[in-house]
Amino acid sequence: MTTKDLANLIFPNITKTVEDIEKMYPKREVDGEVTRFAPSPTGFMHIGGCYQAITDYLIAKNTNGIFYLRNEDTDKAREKEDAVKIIMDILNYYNIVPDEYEYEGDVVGKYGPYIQSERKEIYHVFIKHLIEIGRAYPCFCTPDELSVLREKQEGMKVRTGYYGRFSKCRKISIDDAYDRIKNGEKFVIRFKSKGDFENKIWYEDLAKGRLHLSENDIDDVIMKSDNMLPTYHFAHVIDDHLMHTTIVVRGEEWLPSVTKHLEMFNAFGFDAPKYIHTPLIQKKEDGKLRKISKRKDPEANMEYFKEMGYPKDAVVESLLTIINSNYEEWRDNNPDAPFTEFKFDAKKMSSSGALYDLMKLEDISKNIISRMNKDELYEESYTWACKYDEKLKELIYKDVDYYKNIINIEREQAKPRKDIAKYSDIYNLIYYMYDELFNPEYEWMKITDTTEIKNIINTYINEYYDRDDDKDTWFNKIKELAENLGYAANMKDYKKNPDNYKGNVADIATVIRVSLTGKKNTPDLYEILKLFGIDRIRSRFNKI
RNA sequence: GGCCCGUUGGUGAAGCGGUCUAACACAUAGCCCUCUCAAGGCUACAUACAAGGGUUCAAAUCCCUUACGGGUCACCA
Repeated sequence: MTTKDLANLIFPNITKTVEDIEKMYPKREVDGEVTRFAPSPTGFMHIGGCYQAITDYLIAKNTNGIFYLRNEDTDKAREKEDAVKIIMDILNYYNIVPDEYEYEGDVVGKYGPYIQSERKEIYHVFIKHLIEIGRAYPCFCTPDELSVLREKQEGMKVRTGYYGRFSKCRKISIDDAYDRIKNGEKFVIRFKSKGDFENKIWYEDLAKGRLHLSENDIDDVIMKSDNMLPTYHFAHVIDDHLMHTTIVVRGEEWLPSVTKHLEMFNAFGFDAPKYIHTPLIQKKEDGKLRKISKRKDPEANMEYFKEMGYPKDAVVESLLTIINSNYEEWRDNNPDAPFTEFKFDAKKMSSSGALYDLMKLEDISKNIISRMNKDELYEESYTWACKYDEKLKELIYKDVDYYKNIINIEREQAKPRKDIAKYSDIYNLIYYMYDELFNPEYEWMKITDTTEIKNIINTYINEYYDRDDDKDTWFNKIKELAENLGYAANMKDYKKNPDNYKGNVADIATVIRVSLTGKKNTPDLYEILKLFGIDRIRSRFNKI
């Protein structure tokens, strides 16, 4: 019996060779970097995944390369129904659109299939080859045996794992292995490592720099027993080689396994891609840092930002600020450029865990929303409300123009108002503008005397109000009104001699403001008066 | 526990041997502006380079030790 016989026994229907497959995946005709986002379909778009996808996308766009999406569905137990749709939706929503992908039957790109479970035959060709050349072998150890091994190793205080003298099935003769498989015994295929743990190798990570790592000596499982699908380690090596990925962006949790991957690339004579191991996104709780958790932290799920109504650009920008520390500076200097023009630098990636700051998001978001014009804000907020906020949706729907006028207060100007951080803020910011929701507890300030209040608003409406006044005229009239009623027309005079006046122009403005809105703090009064018009002003004054 | 990575102010961070009495941004506080708020401008945040040893004329920057934090040790990715 030879290794070839064994390989044929395990893969009787595989007739293609490694060379055959290689021909199907010729060198790409692009000069730029080829990156990929390769999530496992767990039904969840993690913020860390989005961080990586943005990085991949940026690198590809920067260099005129390719960014593709690959579905890593080799773990059938964990797979969720709509997982691919969830990922695609988020990617599309945030405009991180892959150049190549496979979705709902459509295959875009020549390097597919882009779904690992559809690539089974390809993996088998490579595994078969590995068995033939003696770099892979069947292992019959059961999970129980493996855990006994682990306990034994722990007891001996040696490294755990299937390596060296502990890799029992490595010593089984070809003939025995052949017979056991023939008898229907369950097995996995393991990679036969030639590494020596005592040997250190230098590995250069694009983000983390030079790292001194021990060679791999573990005989990792490369093909599982039940469905004959590859494990991540093997699929990564084959796919990223065949699809010609030049830069692999993945989480830091993969760092300890790079030596495995490097050895496998080497076993095939493939060039390994470059790697960027991204820091984990962390969260602070009770003063302690920990990995952001999808169970405890709603913001770990990209859906959260949609639900809260943060503009998509704000979310991407906020992630960009932790992807590259100099991003904010670039953005300040290039306020209107698309983010793809920002030149990504792997060395500027944080080497320790990045803490995602919701306050920062709010700030970025306020700026972005403040720069929208009223039509854009209307579109965005209405679309959002239709999905997430019935009350707001109704308000908008009832009178679109009125809504646009409200959100246009202090908008579309050089220094626009910045009070909306997310669409879910809007309702509470504007509800009192609607008569049916206007049920105020008047927040009177200095002037609380009803007679005086009535006097002020009556004098104002009867003697001063004119809808056509421009802002200066309007304010001058308020000053006049103040003066006539015994209040200081300007603050400086008042501050000099407060005793000479009943109060000042601010008190008068406050009375009008509170009468109209119930609130002591509102956007610009002049704008509100204009928005309301004489009828609404009268009816609100009459309410007092 | 073994191996690997990291540690600059409340937060994200710049810095890569001298220009560091340590940038910038967010947060917080105060002042200014002002009809209120949101902004905007200015200022502050008291001893921010984890600790201790080296190397060097010179260290946040290089080396070692310790402490702390993180990652990883699956037929999960």
